Amino acid sequence: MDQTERIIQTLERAGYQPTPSRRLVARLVAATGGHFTAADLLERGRRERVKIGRATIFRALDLLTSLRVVERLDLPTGSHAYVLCDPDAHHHHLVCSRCGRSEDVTDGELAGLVAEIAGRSGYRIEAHRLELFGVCPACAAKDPAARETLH
Amino acid sequence: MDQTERIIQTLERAGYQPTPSRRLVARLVAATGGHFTAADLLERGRRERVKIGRATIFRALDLLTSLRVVERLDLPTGSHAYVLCDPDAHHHHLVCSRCGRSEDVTDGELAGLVAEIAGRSGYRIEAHRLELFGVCPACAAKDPAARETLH
DNA sequence: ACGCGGATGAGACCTGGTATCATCCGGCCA
DNA sequence: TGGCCGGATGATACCAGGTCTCATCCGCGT
Repeated sequence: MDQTERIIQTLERAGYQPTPSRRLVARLVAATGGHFTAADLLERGRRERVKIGRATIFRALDLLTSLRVVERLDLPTGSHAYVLCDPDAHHHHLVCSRCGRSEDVTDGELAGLVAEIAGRSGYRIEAHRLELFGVCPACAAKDPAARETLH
Repeated sequence: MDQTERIIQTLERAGYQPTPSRRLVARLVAATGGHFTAADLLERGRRERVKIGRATIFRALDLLTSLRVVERLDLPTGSHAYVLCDPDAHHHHLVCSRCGRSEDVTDGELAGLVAEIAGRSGYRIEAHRLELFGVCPACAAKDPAARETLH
């Protein structure tokens, strides 16, 4: 199934109208391999000569974020980006710092580790976020130098 | 040893002058229990009737960040904050979402998990960040309602 | 006394995001 | 068929965090 359609179906199932703007955003989001910013979407939309407002993009992204279809990422540079991801499973993100591609990684044993930290610290932990940054196999192959750089 | 002095010594050891502005920032940073923003520092500085520019605060924070005396945190709200922390050990942050207090947590078994993810994904992982949010024991004691909130 | 480089503060600027507001559109009811 | 209503939209103003520029300042070595 097409990613775009999947996004739109998620919207509809949640009771939101699949308006043209939202369809456009869904399409733009689905068309990106990695992470993107609201400004990216705006620019690409404009390039296709489609009229869409900045606010509408942010509104659509908010909606998709609340449905967990996209998530907001904090890049090591301190700036924000969005990524398309799987709404159904708790997961974290592995982001290629060269090409921006992002993959979901399942939580795995992290849950146990979080529980242990909770026990040790006395905190009741409500949320955790793990973000991983590195070089994806494709980029490592293309750029041998990247393969050698040790953190 | 006083935290303020420790920060200043770290600056000096790295070859930076302990100027009055930097001393002020060190003092303000050391005086906060939890996380803070540049604007917080500015306001507190101004309240003490000390003349300090916004840019200078950011410059000092950049410096301290590069020395790992403070780190930048991405709160779940999407906004940024800084925390004072231990420059000597790789660690992550556990932040109380009620009072903002923050504690360093050592990496523990996370390194193993990261290595496993690297193996599975084929990525060469350069950096990772784990952030934990919850309610600290003190806040949980003060506010029984918080104790019950699940996840 | 002089000159120099680093540090400073003011303020312009940029960027990501939000709030406001008038307009628009589609569905529904008469 | 016309009219209303609520949600969605786009323009725009606004805000916060952060950066850049630039003139000034200060401490230091000569």
